[in-house]
Amino acid sequence: MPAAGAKVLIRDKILLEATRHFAARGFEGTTVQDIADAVGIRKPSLLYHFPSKEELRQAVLEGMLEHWNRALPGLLAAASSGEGQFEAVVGELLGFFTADPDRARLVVREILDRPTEVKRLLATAIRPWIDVVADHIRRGQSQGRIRPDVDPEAYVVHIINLVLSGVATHHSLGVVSDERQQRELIRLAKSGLFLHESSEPTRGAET
Amino acid sequence: MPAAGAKVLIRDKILLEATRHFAARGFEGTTVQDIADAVGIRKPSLLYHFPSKEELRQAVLEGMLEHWNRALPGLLAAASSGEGQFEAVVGELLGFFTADPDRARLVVREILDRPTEVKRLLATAIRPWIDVVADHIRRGQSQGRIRPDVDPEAYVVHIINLVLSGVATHHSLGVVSDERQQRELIRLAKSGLFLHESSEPTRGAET
DNA sequence: CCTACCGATCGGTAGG
DNA sequence: CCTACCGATCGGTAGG
Repeated sequence: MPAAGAKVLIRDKILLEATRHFAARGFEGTTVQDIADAVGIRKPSLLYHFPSKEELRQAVLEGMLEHWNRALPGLLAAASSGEGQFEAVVGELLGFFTADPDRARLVVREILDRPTEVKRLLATAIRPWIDVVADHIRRGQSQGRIRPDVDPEAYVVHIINLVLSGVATHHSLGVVSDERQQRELIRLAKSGLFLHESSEPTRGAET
Repeated sequence: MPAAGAKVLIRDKILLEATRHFAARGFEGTTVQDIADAVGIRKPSLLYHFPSKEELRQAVLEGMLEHWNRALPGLLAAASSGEGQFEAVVGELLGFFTADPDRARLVVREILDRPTEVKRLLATAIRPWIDVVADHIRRGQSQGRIRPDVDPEAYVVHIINLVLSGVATHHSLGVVSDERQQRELIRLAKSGLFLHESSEPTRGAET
């Protein structure tokens, strides 16, 4: 095997183990030694690939941000239809984080550990997408498909929170099965958004 | 300053500052020195009151658990009526954590940092209360007041999650105001639970 | 509640 | 990618 490609592999292995450890024990609760041990190299060798613990954190987070910068535009632009799009976006969100719950735990930890940095990142990189979804909701409201009492921005934040924190804490709680929890999440999100409902025609709910 | 009552006061001040720091930076991210500095004493003096950092963590958590062991029985037993009780329990939950968001952040961190311990605690101390609420929901379902498709246990877990994580992360996100976020949370929780819809006037109508 | 101090471990560097 | 090693800081103790 050519030695040229090996460097990339070890870098990825470091990122993988760093994600695992940061997610499970937090950035402060993880030592560079822990990660080096998990990778199977010495501490100074790890610090050759990532010159500081802080830069390792950044690299781990950038990997996740990259995913969403790629996935979100397509998801939100393509569909454009109400309920189908809703399923697609929430499904993608749930799928991404349940595929590796460490991602959700990492994001929740980052929100708690570095509020100011997250706030800045959110304002520039995530807020625009929240607004796009909120506008979709407002359009649905004027068309009578979506409950008029929904607060679009607040609703979107709650759903993201529900998915993120739900996945992050699920295994620590173990009250109900993954499947029941996810099914109920989608039911809750839908019943709080759409007006029509399968068996309940809402007539004269409001004056 | 009277010396007699001072010992109790300093203990409480240590607990207060420990809560603040553990909530903001995590247990591993906080040093005993940090807390001692905030209190205004030396590190060994703090360690006289709480013989180890670990015992300080336990004391902080016990204070919170005590509150709920006192409050929950009354809340759940007294009311017994559907929607009124729902408002009371969710209101108490929201009120307790919004009164001091550090509490919410502390609990979320504990769930992430110590999954096994939390699981044990949940099974013995919290699970019974979830079951009580779930049974209330099932009774409401058989009476036709509550949506038949609600998964009681999963629903309760989601609502707790929504309150806890919502409060814990709110100031780090700053997307919408506290008030809008809380109002939408209650709307979302209600619309996902009850069949009839609004028996009370919706104040502050927009449009 | 303090000063003085401990061994262990932290993130990181030198130098090959 | 390694061995050897650094100053700083960690939680905690001794002893008053």
